[in-house]
Amino acid sequence: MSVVRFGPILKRSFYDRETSEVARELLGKVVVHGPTAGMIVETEAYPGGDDLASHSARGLTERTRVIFGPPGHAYVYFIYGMYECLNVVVGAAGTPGCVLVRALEPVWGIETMRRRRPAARRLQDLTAGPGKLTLALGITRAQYGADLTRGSLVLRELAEPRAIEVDVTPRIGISQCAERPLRFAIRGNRFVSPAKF
DNA sequence: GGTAGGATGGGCT
DNA sequence: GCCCATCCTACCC
Repeated sequence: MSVVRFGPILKRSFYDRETSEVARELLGKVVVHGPTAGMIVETEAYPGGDDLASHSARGLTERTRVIFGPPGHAYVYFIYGMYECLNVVVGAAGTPGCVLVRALEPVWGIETMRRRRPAARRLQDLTAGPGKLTLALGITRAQYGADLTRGSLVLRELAEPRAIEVDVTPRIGISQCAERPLRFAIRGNRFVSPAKF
């Protein structure tokens, strides 16, 4: 890990594309929340429609409402009674689609993140999982629906993007549509979540 | 190095 | 009542 400078906030048009394309393009971008930030190293696409692993596949409910809204907003959901996961909404309003942020490389506010995650003994464990990174960055359902193009939770370019190679695999922890190649990770990055592939 | 089991509560059938 | 887009601890090589 090295000193990192941030570039411009991602425009709403960035998110208004096909779900797996956005999932791939999000690798190397930066999630900034208050005094903490991390570079995205692992994502999963949840396109909705006939993809039964997607929360939106069973229709518009109170929980999934934001997934059917305009792109560039946060979908945060509560899972396993304890954890919260961050997604970004993609595609035009009326069309479901979102991308789960599965792992970050810590780049800013590391002492704050360590304080929020005392269970993480190693830097490598601080944000290497969807429940871990929301704890580290302080993201909760209070950020449900947040506009990612303005405010305290935003996504940015890196000032000097790195060249990366991308691994594509099935998504982790799902049972329906489990074979579809919709998980994207930066090859060789040590902050990718520990599930094996 | 590895893994089995439990914590814990909202959403939906 | 069952199913989760998970994580941590204890325990075993």
